[in-house]
Amino acid sequence: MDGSRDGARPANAAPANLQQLGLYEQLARIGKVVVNPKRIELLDLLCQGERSVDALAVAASLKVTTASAHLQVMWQARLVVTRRDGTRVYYRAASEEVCRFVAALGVLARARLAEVEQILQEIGTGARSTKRVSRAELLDKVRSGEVVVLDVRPTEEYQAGHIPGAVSMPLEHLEAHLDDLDPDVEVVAYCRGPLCLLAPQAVDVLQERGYHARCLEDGMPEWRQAGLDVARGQGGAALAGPPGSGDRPFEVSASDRR
Amino acid sequence: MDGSRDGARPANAAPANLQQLGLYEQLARIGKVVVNPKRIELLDLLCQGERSVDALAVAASLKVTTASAHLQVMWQARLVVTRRDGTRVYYRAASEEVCRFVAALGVLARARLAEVEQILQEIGTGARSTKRVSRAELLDKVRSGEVVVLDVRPTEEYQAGHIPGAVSMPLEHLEAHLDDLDPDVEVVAYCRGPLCLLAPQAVDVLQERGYHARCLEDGMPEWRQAGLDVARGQGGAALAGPPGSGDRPFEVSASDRR
DNA sequence: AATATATTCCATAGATTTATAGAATAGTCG
DNA sequence: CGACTATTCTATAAATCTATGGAATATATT
Repeated sequence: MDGSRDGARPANAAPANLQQLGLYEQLARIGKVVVNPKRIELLDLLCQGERSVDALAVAASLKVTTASAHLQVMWQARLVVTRRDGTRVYYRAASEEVCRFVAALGVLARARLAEVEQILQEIGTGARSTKRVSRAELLDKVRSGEVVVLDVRPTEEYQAGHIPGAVSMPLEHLEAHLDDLDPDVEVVAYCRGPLCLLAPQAVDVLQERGYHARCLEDGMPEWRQAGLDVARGQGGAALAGPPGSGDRPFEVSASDRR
Repeated sequence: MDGSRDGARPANAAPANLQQLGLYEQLARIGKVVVNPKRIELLDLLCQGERSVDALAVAASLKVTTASAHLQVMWQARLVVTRRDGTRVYYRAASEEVCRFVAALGVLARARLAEVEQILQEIGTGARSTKRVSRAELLDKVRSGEVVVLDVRPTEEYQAGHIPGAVSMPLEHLEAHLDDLDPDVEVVAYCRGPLCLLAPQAVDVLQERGYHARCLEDGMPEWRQAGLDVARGQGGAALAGPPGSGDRPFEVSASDRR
């Protein structure tokens, strides 16, 4: 169940002479993607894993046709790649560099725009005072079973790729499942990355209830970029089984339209 | 001769409620800068060092008023910072992150857009086959005086910051000054960075004439980001004197409009 | 084949952006 | 002060972008 391929998909109006553009015009083809907030949001989502068009539309509160249009723009800039499975089309970031670029945008915005820092501080202040757990530290603790790792992103993103051993616990379900957590075991939560507030918010909730909870440094994309193992699938909120198989986060490829 | 400051400069129509934008709208404020090829070009120039408005206009072949307008956009995104000296205003990149972002854009474009790689290959093929010199290697050789280092960027950029000991030799003057070069000494040329073709072209010229010439890995911005010494000023194409004083490549600051 | 679903294509009204000319500002130099 | 220079501001026409409804495609299902 997987007609994996990509490239030659939409048949939009490809600006005729793409090859004859100057260097900076080429760079602007990519810049065009990040001029629109919704496109950045979509790209950010895609850095968490692949998603179908309407899943993306829902996640970003867009009409499907609008989402599709945005995805076309991203496709023309070669930042995303698609895979068809039955009647739906799954998009994903085309390569590591895409996520690194989005991350660089985030870092820059955070460094230069006071407003961004402010937005990030408005929520999750409690967790901010707790030092974050490094990836290496987490790996150690997971091996010796000293911690419970919570993936507080939406289920879809957990399934698209998570830290081996992590439990899927979307933020909105956290309070309902508090009973399942042993108050004596340390909890480490993670989410999408430095600009995402899910994990800090989760840690806030947990700390208030007296749990020993901390956030992981960064999030899933950074974990992946660090070359660490990623597990896939496995639905619910039960303790995840043994580490799933490794995966192929990205595939490099390019081809032209039909 | 230097009323150094910045911030509160232009008094454009600041979109009223900047603070009330969502996170992704904030990121898009920065994205807006890189949607326009000329703005990317300007930003790239500014990563080489500060320049006055009309110098920038000339370098990017823009009318002054257009250049100024673009600079305003960049200023509103807080990516540039200004300094007034007499009647002219000097712009520069606001911080390291800005240059890193531009670099990330370049890396991404190169990785994903076949057209970019093609543009880069069209010129400077000869030099491509010669392995580049690492920064560490260059430092060693400079200390023991085994090499001549050529800065082949425009004079203005050399003056705004160059590798200590490097000679200013803008590409267009290279052929005329070949006599000044000792054919027995190795030559290392550098320019703006991985997307710049000045150094590869220079190396081509030199290799054709039988010189032992190579390119430095990356360019000036990367040198600076590596935390290495940067020299300033010193005009002509003579061998540069002893390393100039260190400098303050960027200053972090922000403030509001008048 | 007929129906249903997911996605893309097409057309379009409204908003935004771009380049640029001309006027206004700010600082310098006699 | 008055002439001059560098830059920014204002207004505007042309081009581009955005969201969206409705039609067209592609695939699966009955």
